[in-house]
Amino acid sequence: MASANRPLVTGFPGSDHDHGVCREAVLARADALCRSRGMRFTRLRRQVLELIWDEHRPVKAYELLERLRAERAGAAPPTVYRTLDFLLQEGLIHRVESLNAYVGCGDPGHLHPVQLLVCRCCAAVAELADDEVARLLRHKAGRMGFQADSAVVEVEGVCPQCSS
Amino acid sequence: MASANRPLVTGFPGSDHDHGVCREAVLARADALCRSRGMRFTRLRRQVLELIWDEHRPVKAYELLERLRAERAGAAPPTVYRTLDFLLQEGLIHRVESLNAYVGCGDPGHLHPVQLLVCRCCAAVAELADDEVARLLRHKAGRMGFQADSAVVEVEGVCPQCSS
DNA sequence: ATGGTAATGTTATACCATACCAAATTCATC
DNA sequence: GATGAATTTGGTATGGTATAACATTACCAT
Ligand SMILES: [Zn+2]
Ligand SMILES: [Zn+2]
Ligand SMILES: [Zn+2]
Ligand SMILES: [Zn+2]
Repeated sequence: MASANRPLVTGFPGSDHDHGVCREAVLARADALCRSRGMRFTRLRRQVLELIWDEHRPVKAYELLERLRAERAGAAPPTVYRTLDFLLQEGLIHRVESLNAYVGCGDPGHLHPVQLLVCRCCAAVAELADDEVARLLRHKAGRMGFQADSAVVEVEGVCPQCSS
Repeated sequence: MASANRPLVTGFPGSDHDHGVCREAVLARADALCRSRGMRFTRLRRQVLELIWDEHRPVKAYELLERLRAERAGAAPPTVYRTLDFLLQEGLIHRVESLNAYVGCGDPGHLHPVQLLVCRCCAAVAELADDEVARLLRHKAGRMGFQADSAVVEVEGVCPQCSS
């Protein structure tokens, strides 16, 4: 079982990536995190997070809705969006602004700057979570008199799998 | 008249900012740029760019549509979106992903990385256009085997006016 | 004038997200 | 175990963002 203090998934999943294991680890961590914060990791929330991790790729809200309906007939847009809001709040997923989509966080529980690498071939996403980038951005913003709170950073390009 | 080789608007407009002058300068530059590239800076395209620069702030497409209808009764969503696409293509405006809005480029004609500083109080936007940030991001991405092409960088925080 | 290309008009529709109120579930307290 | 407050979920409606598809017009070169 994965340590609670180590990132679970970083970088692009290679050929050796066992996504079944990855998925279970991330769900177990989510459960533990919610418990420790006194939040409820309900059946619905688990179902949605499972669906998001089904493919290790960003998922759109309505795609999620469609798949959720297999398990929950009455699901409607608010069902999904409310749950996404919860998962975002708890840092279990990230929103990809440039795709209007949502992706599982590979390192939930650790506060980290979010910089996403989005492959324009296969749509795979990896997280940089780089403090140096965050610091530089904050510094440069500060030089313009701007007090930076947070940042949306999404790099578009080609992932290792697709470039080979 | 502004030189064609100098950025027109950088940073947040201060109290000394004469936006009438700013607006005219940016429109004249747009006209010259389109001419030099063999593109047509039509009446519609000028109208839309004027509307975008009316407030030196990001504008939403449907807000733009509403205002455009004062001058062009039959305007519909495609009228606006097509024109926005053109202006984006020519580098005359930038899209703000985190707001679903569009903002005039303060330095059209110079290819530059786009990093936007978005004030969460007054919604004012400034451009960093910082090569060092772009390089660092590209470098860090490269270390994960990712070949970076472009990036969406939007910093949220408080602008100088609002923090004082 | 004529024909080709680019731009705009027009209608319809797809896609993304939230407001609002009702019903059910959970949890602490009695 | 019953009671009531608070959270979560159900369900309907609507608002907001963006594009598809095709008709028409304006522009430009021959
Ligand atoms: Zn995985
Ligand atoms: Zn993360
Ligand atoms: Zn101005
Ligand atoms: Zn710019």
